[in-house]
Amino acid sequence: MARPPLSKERVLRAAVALADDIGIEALSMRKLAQELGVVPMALYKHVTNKDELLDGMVDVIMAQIDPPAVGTDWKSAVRQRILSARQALLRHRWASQVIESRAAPTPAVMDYLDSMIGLFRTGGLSVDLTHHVMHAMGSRILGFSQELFDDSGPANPEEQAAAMSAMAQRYPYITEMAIAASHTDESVVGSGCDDQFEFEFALDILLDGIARLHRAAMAG
Amino acid sequence: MARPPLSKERVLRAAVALADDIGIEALSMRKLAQELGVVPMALYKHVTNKDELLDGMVDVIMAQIDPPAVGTDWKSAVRQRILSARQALLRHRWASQVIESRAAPTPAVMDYLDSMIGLFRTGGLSVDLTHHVMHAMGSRILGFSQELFDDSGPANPEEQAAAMSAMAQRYPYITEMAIAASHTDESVVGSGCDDQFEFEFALDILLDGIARLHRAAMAG
DNA sequence: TTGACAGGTGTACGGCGTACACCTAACGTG
DNA sequence: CACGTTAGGTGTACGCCGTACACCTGTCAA
Repeated sequence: MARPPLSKERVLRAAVALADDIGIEALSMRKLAQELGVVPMALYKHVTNKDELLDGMVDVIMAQIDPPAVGTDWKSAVRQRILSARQALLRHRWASQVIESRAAPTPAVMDYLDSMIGLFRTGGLSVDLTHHVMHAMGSRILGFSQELFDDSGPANPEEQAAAMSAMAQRYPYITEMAIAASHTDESVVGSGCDDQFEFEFALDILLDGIARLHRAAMAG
Repeated sequence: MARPPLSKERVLRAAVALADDIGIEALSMRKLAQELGVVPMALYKHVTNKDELLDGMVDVIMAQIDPPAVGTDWKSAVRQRILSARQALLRHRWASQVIESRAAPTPAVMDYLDSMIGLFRTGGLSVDLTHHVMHAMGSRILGFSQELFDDSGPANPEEQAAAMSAMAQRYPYITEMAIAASHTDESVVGSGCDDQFEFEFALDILLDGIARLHRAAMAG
């Protein structure tokens, strides 16, 4: 059962899989080495240090983002691309955190941003408006989506009810919203909130606002 | 020169200051103890572990956010509050990262979110719309603002020019935007981009879109 | 006086990233 | 074929980290 030789490729892919499994904060060079059936220092022949490993992992995720669609209006193209990025980041929950904690964006991230800007520019938006828009999109550009509630309720019913009423006392508005969301949602399980819908809702507010500004600029 | 006795308060404040100084990733229990003139284990009489320390640090920052204004329309109240949160997070750049990396939001964060939801609800927005809006605001609720370019150019002019043209080759749109921004800006130094303006621009796109949806809901 | 307790100390353990010296097998070149 | 180079895996070791645990000491209520 000879182990195939390591390579930067193999190391990065294993690191991504391991981070998916045990979480990014538990990922260590030593565990990764063990996973690959190798001594820790062997990894350093393929990545210069852990930071470069993290950068490489980000690049693996960025490569999963679909290229921009051609032959459509800028708005749909942007929309598609951002939703594709969102999918990639949702597959690897640690990714946004790593991207944002990195000192400098990796070239792959820069490529993504550049092509995103390109979609606005070739769509006819001015440089200035595009600039504002990139800021407006903020982390949404990278498909970020946070989950506020873990909704992990392994407690018994009484405890849960008690927790619920304590919650309602302390955070009335959060509770009201959570209840409304869970009633609205047809499914019984889950957070009672369609994340995909929420994400697109927010995205569309931004895109609509941007389109409005663009039209106003053209008319003026 | 007797050292005043420790307290959770003092520990947390020192931790915040130290994180501001040396960065959150370099903050360790040992360095914090040293800063306080105490042995590392002494800290554990005041915080149960490092995670609780981080939570406490977040609470210190949350306490710096102004309470919501009273007697104004919901939109200005939300605007003010978010801008105040932004100021707090800008004073401590590590804060967003810590907040987002924490498994569960601290009570102080929950309080903030609850009161933010309250602003929308008492302003007359429906529970459903408010729910969508909170998602739409996303990380902007917490005043998040990222800086893409460090703009740290300690290299000599030739190198800088070379780097610039390499950059323009590889990331044409980013470069175009960066140049436009630096020409627009009246000041010579800095990133050539008024972060505060960009933040408010984005915030207003969202708030305007939300107000439009709200008016439509009332009219319908 | 005493006993509890709050708060600071010292030692120790296991895990981390990684520097450095080493080994070994494959290979291009004479 | 012999041989130096080199790519890639190994072993040891260092200094840092969080923190468990036993201990000490000063204060104060009973």
